[in-house]
Amino acid sequence: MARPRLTAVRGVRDVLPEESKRWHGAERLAREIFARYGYGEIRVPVFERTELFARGIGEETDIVSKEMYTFEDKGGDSITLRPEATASICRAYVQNGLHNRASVSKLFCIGPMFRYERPQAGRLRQFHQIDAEVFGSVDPAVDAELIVMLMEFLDEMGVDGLALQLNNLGDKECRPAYAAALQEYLREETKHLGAEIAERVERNPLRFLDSKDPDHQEIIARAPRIDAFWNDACREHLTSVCRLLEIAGVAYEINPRLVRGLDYYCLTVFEVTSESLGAQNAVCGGGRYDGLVEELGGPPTPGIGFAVGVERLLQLAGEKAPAQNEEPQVYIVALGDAAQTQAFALAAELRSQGIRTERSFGGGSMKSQMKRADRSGAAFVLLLGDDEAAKGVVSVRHMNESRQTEVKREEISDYIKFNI
RNA sequence: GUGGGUGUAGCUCAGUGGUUAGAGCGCCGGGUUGUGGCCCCGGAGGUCGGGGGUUCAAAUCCCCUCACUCACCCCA
Repeated sequence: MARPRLTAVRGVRDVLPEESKRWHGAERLAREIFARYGYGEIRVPVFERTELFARGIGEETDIVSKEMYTFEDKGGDSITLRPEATASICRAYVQNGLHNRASVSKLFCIGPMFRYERPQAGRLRQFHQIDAEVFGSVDPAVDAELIVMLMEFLDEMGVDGLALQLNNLGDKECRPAYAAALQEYLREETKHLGAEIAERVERNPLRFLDSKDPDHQEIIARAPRIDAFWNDACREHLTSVCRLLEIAGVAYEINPRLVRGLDYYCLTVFEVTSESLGAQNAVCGGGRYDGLVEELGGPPTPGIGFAVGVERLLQLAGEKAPAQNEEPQVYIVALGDAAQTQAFALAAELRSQGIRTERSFGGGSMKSQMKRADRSGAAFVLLLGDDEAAKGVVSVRHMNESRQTEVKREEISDYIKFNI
């Protein structure tokens, strides 16, 4: 096949109307459910100063060190296309003084993210996330409520076969001790694995626990576990979250080896995975980031959030995804020149009444127009021809019932509205 | 960045050295008065990803290149 000269760049894709219906369905469901939990939508820019992500996500993370779309703008500032939403939302939270408006702020955000990675199943360079964040409380009930909301959303999306994994990464006190113990262990155990692994162990030892290499699994299995390092506060926090999830009837699994790729996480972290996604099996990841707002120049403010990958979510939901119905409700078939003008006016009238209306353009035989009408998905076909014009009526065909009736021209809008 | 796989019609794919490259689906038209889905008939649509080489002859064999894809890595 001869390729067009101009194609979309690697790792991005077009969403066509047929698929868009599902995006709308997912977004609408998210807005509806999140509103029930008291969340308001925040829309933040898709680009920020590079420094925001460097400080927020962590210089040592792969995202910041090699996956960002960074460029210099005409004013000489270093700008980056957002690789995730949390840093931007924190920035907006501080900049707009949201901490002064309420003790707890619940925000969500939907939009594209950008990471320069090699594309594969479930991984694009521009992808979309549905993101929710809560600022201002360390109460484990906030963690639990957030997770309950997430699982309710995923459930109503029609996705099943999901596993919720939960862990506690420790706080300022116990996490460093764990990281040091793990690093020491890994330095010894991975000596023979080469420079690349050694560098990873130095940069971010927790990340090694995520490795899929079969040769690493035994080392990981024998590695020190975070649960042995938890202080009382961390242990109690996790226990409380678990108890509340049980009350809500949310199934979960504690995974003491669950880590996150972004530096800012602490305490509660979680991930929702599916077997049927391929290697990129996480449909949602999230956790607590109690130091982040302060790190970005705001007052000390605890926070917790999650991000759902929209492409992965829709892939999982498949046919069961709640699609927004955007098909025409009425299709107008017009025969003859005079009828074309009438069709134009009739379409305008129906649309002004809020009825989704499509018509056949460019004429064509009755048969071909009917075919197009059928394919449009409209439940009603309105026929305009010489016979109808002479009688001052419109023939209304009920496509699903294969029956047809004549309705007075001036009553047609009401007739359709009544029968829809 | 590192590996593996695949590139033939709009889509899914057959065709492994020999006339004008095929199928199914889709698209357009037709099956006599103005009626969709099913069926039947016809039609349009392809520089076989691109370049080079071997050969009398290449979609088919070899080399290069590009794209897509899967996996590592990373993560939503």
